Amino acid sequence: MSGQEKPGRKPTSFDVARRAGVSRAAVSRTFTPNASVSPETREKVVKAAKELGYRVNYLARGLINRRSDFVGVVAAGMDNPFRAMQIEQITKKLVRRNFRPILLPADHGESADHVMDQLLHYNVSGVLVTSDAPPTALCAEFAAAGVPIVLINKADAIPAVDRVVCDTDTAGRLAATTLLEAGARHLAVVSASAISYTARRRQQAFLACCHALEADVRVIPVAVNDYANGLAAAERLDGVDGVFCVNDYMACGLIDGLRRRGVAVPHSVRVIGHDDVPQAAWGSYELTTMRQPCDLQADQAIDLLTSRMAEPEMAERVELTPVTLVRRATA
Amino acid sequence: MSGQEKPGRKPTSFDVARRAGVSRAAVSRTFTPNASVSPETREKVVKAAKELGYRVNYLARGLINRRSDFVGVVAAGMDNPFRAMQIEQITKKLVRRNFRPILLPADHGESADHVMDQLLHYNVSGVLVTSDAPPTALCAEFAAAGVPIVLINKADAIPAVDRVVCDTDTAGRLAATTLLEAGARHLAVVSASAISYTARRRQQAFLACCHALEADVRVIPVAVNDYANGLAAAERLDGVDGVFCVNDYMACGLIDGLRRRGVAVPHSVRVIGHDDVPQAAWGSYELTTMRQPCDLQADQAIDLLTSRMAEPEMAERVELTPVTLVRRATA
DNA sequence: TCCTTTCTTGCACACGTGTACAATTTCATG
DNA sequence: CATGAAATTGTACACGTGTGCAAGAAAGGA
Repeated sequence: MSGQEKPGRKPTSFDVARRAGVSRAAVSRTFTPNASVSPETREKVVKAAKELGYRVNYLARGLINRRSDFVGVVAAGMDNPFRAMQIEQITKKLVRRNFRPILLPADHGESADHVMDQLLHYNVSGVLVTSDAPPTALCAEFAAAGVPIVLINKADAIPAVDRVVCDTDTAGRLAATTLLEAGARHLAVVSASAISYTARRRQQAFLACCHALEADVRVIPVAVNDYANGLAAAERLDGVDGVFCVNDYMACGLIDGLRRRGVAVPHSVRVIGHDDVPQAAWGSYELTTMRQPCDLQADQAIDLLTSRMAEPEMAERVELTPVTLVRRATA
Repeated sequence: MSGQEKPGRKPTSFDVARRAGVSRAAVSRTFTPNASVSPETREKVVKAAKELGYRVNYLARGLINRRSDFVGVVAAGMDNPFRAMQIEQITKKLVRRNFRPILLPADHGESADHVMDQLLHYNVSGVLVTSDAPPTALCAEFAAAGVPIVLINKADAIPAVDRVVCDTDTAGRLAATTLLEAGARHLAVVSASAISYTARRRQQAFLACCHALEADVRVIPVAVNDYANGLAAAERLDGVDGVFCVNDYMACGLIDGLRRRGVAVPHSVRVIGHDDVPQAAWGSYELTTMRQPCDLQADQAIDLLTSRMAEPEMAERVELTPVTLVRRATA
């Protein structure tokens, strides 16, 4: 219409300023929180901006602020339904707080390095890591570069790196006592403790509790905490009548494996899982499990992130996510 | 060490140039594909960059190129395992092609507008939409702004908006014939056809095939295609001995509902689903279903995206994703 | 009316990069 | 050696924005 602005280009603050009859600074201030603009000016600017379809270029804003609205979300193992829930909660809450989540799937340990490295090119506001194998060196590099970083359910204690960890002690203890209460006398824990921090910790707490109560218990190690390994583990449970699977995903496999062998659950073998994924409540499983509230956990993680953005020099913190027992049919 | 660069700041191409004893343009060219730099210069620059821990600022690059590496991924209903698979595949493949996926969960129709609108601030390279309710007006606005946009399994035909759609005709036909072959004579389709395009199309194809074969068939409408509605739908199947659920997520609920009522599957009622989610292969379900290859689908979508980035003025295209029958125990 | 205080506004610089253009160097060829 | 072509390099501008600073306007008090 006006023909002033260059044709195939998106309108800039210059275009809006000219149309509104004000300076470009006034436009910038209109769209910057806590900036000083008179109501009349603001109104003129907003009107012109709407007419032109103007949007602030956040790339340019991020350039000058030396900080973008992006938050890296490093995740792996999305076949596990719990991970899917986690990612949904995290991204929803980030968006609600006006961050933009960059989702980085990092399944193969090698690629995790490469992929996380990319984040350093974007001046991200922070990073959330739920991957099982966060490269410690790289995490430290982020922290050193002043990028807030929060690990969820991970082990490594790194200076200036905050963590959110689910209450593994309570989980292990509740699992043991619940199985015993249900009448089990020969317990087992199925766990890939070599690769997963929380699996290792839950296993340790479970064993400690069993020993304290002088209960018979053994460890069934698996390679990965997934359905297939749970299914296979059912073949190795002779003489066991109570099983703690370190996550529900694997517990579903275990139950299916037991049923295939004709073993009655919970009559012959009691099973307890962890996470309370949707499938745990499904009619075919009715799995007794430990609810890990991943919506609360997401809030905790983002709170840690934002508080460190405000005070980068803080000492690192560890936040504990509470677990609660969900009684269903399998124990 | 050198003390030249400002302290607490990340090194810039200036710092690298000074240290390498070259111009800043040489640094830029070193990190720009297809730019002309001599091997010696490149080596000096790379060395200096490594020593300083320099990373190209992609925000600045995106500013001058008028295009960022970001691709918006709008998704909803991540409780459905198929959606989780989809998102995993899409983000993995995007990252592999050097894009950065911005994941935007858009469950409530109202928020989808707001959330997608945000993308226009980032000069994204493109947008992938798997949400059930993509705001048509907004999609058109993206296309008008020259942002490539691809809808996955969505209805609306919009100028310059490409689409990937799973082969609903084959799916519906295969579902009907497979149920009939398995001995079913009184068919039903369970579907929330009001809110989901693919559900509606699959239902139509299923009904058309049934009518062509003069088979008895009825429609069981539900509000949402999820587990809970599948579970409830099992109460409304009197006289039915063959059911097509428009997705596996709901089929799992339906089977659990039938079992709860003591109905034998597949002896009394045959069930067929769609998507081939991991749970369909689980021992408790053994669900016969239609595999929707979401890895291939992701490739198709990204191919459409990149080809339109190269040629923005193309007429809109529709790519068909093939489905294949996976025979298991329920039909 | 005059002075002081508070608000608002515009100018100009900075953020970190890509690239057109011209200047320079390299190199093969006659 | 002369010459033209090709490759490399540096200068300078552009991308679109936030904000310090000083100047001006408005408001309030004596």
